[in-house]
Amino acid sequence: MRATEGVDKLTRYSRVVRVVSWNVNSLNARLARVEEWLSLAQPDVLCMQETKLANDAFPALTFEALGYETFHHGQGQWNGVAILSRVGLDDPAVDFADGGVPDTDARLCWATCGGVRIASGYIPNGRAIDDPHYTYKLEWLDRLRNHLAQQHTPDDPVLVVGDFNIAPEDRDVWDPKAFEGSTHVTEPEREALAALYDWGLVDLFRRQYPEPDGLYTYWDYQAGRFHKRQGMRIDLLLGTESIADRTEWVVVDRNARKGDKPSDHAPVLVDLG
DNA sequence: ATGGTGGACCTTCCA
Repeated sequence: MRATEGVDKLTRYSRVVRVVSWNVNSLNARLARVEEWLSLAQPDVLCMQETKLANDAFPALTFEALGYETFHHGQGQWNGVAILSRVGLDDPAVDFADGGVPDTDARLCWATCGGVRIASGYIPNGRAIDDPHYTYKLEWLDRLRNHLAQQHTPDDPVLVVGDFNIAPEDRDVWDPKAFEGSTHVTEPEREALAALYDWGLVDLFRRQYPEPDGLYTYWDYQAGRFHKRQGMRIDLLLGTESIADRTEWVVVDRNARKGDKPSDHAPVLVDLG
């Protein structure tokens, strides 16, 4: 091996890797703010959800100019997920490798960055408990678990991040009473999340902050919920145990929810040592 | 009592 390859490996794998998940709610509407935030936070990997772009409209050149390789899985008007990386981007894939049919929506993409298998996911909203979309949501989460079980072992360095549209516990919503009878807090949704935990994923935010509540990642645009601190923690970073062991810092950047034309979600960040 | 906001897009859907 040439000496420079060793240096390259140190650069790629031994330094702290900063990974971020951010539902940008339209990359067209948010591009300037995303660029600004990239220069501020300097993440190594940025996973985005709800780009709402077709693949041929994805601004890859803009991100390449900032030093990132990109992989985008989009469909146009709705959904759309992406992974940006400056620590390598290998083996890109979309949807589930579970032997089933392709997903109807562009909601999941994968890449290996800095030695970590990373997923950017936009889990279906569910809309209402009696809506077919709610069934789709539960089936989608079941497929995610099956994908993990078939493609990986819990000993692998795997990091599944994104907008899960599930609040893991009642303390992860501003007022549990306001969500009675609604999606995001139901037992079947939480059981689907628990199935991911049972396989071997850890909620990195909750591992870092076992006690605090009232720390959210999403605030509805309506009714001034952000300013009233009425939000939900639904954007999650789920890592296998080896990833959890490497976790040095987890934070939600509430500042990114302020100012002109913010997304309704804040970026969630993890530093891996 | 059922709005309020924001993004996509064309009149209504989605969150």
